[in-house]
Amino acid sequence: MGIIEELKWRELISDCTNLDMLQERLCKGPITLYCGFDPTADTLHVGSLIPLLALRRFQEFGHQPIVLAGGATGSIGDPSGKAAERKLLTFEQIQVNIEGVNKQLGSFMEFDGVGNAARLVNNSEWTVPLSFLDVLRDIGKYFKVNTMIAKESVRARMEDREVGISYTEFSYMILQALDFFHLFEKHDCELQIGGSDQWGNITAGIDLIHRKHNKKSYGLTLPLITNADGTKFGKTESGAVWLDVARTSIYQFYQFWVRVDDRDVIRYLKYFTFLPQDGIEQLAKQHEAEPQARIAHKALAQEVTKLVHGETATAEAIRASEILFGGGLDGITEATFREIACEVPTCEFATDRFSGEGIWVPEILHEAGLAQSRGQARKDVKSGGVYVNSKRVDNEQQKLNSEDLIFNKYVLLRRGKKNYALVIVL
RNA sequence: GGUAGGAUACCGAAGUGGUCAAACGGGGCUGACUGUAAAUCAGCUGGCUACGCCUUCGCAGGUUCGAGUCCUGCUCCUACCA
Repeated sequence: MGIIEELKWRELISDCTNLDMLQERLCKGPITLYCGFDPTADTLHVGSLIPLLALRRFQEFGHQPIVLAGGATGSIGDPSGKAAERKLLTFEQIQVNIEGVNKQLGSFMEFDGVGNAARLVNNSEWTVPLSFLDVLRDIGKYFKVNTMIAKESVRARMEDREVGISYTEFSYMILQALDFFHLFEKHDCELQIGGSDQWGNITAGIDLIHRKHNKKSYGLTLPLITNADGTKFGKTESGAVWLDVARTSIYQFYQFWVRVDDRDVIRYLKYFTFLPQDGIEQLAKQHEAEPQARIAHKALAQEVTKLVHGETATAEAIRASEILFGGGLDGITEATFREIACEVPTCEFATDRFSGEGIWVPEILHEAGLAQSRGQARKDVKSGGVYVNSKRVDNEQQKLNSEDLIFNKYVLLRRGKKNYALVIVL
């Protein structure tokens, strides 16, 4: 089985400039391919995993991936899929973002020790030296405005006369085309992959290569991930799910996958893991037989968390999940508490706040970040959605004092079914 | 540049002198049922230890016992005209 069949059964092919010809080309030998990632934030999010893992899939089939950090493109802003003009990032911010993102980009592929080692490049390298006149004379001539305005990303914005599109964002596709062209010339890169919203940008590069060199190159797009309930993939109540542990803890990351909709879980196993076909089919059967065991969900969560955060950290996240969702706190050891403390959001309180009468439950809930306001916390208590140390709070007047501390030091708060916070008393 | 209309809570959208913390819908939160899923049903959805008080209806002033509602100026949008 080749890479194309692999991607096909995983349902990872959205569109291809010419699948048959690409297939033929791949039969002849390894190909060099690239995918770009614009540093719009200092960390990637779960959505970036699809193209990133696709690069790795190619590498596992012997092809050579180039990961491109979009220092230049990121400073312009891609209009694709964006309803409105975006604020430009400062160069300082882009630098910070690139440093953060590079670390992550570098951890998904083999960069040395193999014949088809991956490469990490930054498009600032060849874009910054260009002058405006260079671009207009050497590249601009190959782009017809007629074609450019027909691209979906531009057309959508032109049709919306309220927002419009700036010349800056309009030019984005030229920069991305230039990237592909450059990598084609310098590294024999013949294939660009990306999300399906990148189709227009990818074909712009292919056209440029064809016009300047009369040579063939390929584009392959990956599907946009959608949740079965129609909501946007990769979002939780507290926002996007990031790859950086400072923004999304490993426990939260693991939990995100455990809570995936039943209807999505098998699809996501194909999208986000390297489990083989028979392994996933096996999980599908188990899931169908006893969905309440959520074997597929746990496999998904474990695999993806391992991929992103490593084996040890994953084991800890699983352990914390088992403790928090496995029943009461009876017989729990202090060491276990310390384990949870690393995973769940924690909050430190001074010991004197628990002296005397103690601290009002809605107050501690609010300060621990589990409720937007004390009023909200009161409502949650009133409706029976608040637990202290795994016991439901039935009185909104309840206070916590030193007797409620576990090991003289901890209070485990819970709001709703699955939101925990650990209070550590110092 | 001229004329007409608009700006309301997370979003959409009612309200045109008191009964307005503001209808309704979406979203969100909590509960019941469950399986940390979905669907369904119920409650909540500005803040405050709260039958009350405080802050909110584009911004700044004013009229009035009383303003989301009336007046003045400003900002930003929309439509038609040029």
